[in-house]
Amino acid sequence: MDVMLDTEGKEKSATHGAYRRLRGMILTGELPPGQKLKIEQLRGLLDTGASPVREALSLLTSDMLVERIDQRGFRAAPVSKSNFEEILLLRCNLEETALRASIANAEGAWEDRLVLRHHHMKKASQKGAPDFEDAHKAFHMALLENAKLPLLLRYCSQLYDLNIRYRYLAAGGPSYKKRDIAAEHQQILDAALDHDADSATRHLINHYRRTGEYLSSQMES
Amino acid sequence: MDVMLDTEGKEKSATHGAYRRLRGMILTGELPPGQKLKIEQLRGLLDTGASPVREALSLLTSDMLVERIDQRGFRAAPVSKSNFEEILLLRCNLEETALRASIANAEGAWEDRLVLRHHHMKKASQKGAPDFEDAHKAFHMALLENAKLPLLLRYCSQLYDLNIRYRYLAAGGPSYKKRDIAAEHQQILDAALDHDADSATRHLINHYRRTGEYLSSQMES
DNA sequence: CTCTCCAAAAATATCGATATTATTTGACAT
DNA sequence: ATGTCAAATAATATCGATATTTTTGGAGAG
Repeated sequence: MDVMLDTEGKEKSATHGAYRRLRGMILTGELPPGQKLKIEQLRGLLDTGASPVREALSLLTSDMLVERIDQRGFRAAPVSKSNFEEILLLRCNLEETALRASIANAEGAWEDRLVLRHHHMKKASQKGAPDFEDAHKAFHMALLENAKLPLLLRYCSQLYDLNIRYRYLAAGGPSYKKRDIAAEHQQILDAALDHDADSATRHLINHYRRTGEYLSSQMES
Repeated sequence: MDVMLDTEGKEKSATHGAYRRLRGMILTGELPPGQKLKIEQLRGLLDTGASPVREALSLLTSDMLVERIDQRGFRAAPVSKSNFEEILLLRCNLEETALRASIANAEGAWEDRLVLRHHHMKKASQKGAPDFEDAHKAFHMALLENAKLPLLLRYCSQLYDLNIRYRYLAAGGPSYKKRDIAAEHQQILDAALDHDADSATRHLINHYRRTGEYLSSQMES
């Protein structure tokens, strides 16, 4: 049957590959909010069978990027201003908790990872690499991961992804006002390395609130 | 093929039915933590095809009640004291946020639902009805639902379910120390109806902390 | 006696096809 | 014209079967 002769960049399983690709398409808006996601159409687009597509859509349902409608299939999750504001609210709440716990557990190895991820993000940002998104998320997650609270981390990751989506929808790409986010990131990093939880959370939350207001203003479309 | 001649309590779709039943079996410990969940075995147990079982397991993965292991199938999510403590921590954090928002939006219709759900729960408790679990959850969710924050509500619901599981595992059933939870519930209800957010959240969190300590002490098994 | 490697067995992941359910189309009556 | 109902169409949900991968069990070498 499918001989799996993937000569180049492959995926372990067809399901996982479909999941990754669909997720990317929804995050970037290639599959716009509310759009009906027909199995046949996606099966052709991803060049795979119906079962992996179905299962990928199921997985995306749990990420809240896809909605299942009773017995009428799937569709890309809709967006709304209130949804965006809820995401922002929860992010501020949960990431503050996580960041404080992370700093409370501070240790050398964690700080090293932090510095490294920050460096990678800066490098990717300067040369406008396409993996800036990944590097950016990796940095933000690194800030939180030392909390060693897996559930909390998972929620933060989910909310981060939901937020990415609004960035793309508002700005059409990751070029969201390249104002001074570099400086903001630097402030957060420095405060975290100083083990100054109050300062770090203040900077982090301001970082979110500011981009939140920017996106909110753009949301009259 | 399957003529769907469900003469009695049926389910809309085979997938949804399998999801519900598997979820119940995991919550009550009928499928113990860490147990391998083989498709064939479950297919026989639930008397359905492999596809619905697979999809139900995928859905349970997002509820964090089932883990998917690379290419080696599924297993019931493991339990641990640290996992339990994280659930408790997040519940206290998220439910406080939700309850305060709920009370801030207080309106007559909401208070009516609250009183009703509380009444149903009390009734189910007295006659030891098997649907006490459902009534109990319905009451707790009613406390939060007026926040009108769907994502937050979803997280609270998920965490509630994860917690149920530990109750069953520790006590072997919903008969978890019938000490004075009725009084505790009454206090929460009264404070909520008074729009006293501070009092309500204090009682709610104490309610969780107390059962948390009780379960934590039982966890040396 | 233990370890490694290969063959047999089991389980998963995936496909193609079918039955079921929802949606659309068009004819007919009001 | 408009609204309703039925047939046709399309899409989903599910099944049975196959290919792929993992696990098991045992034989032979050290």
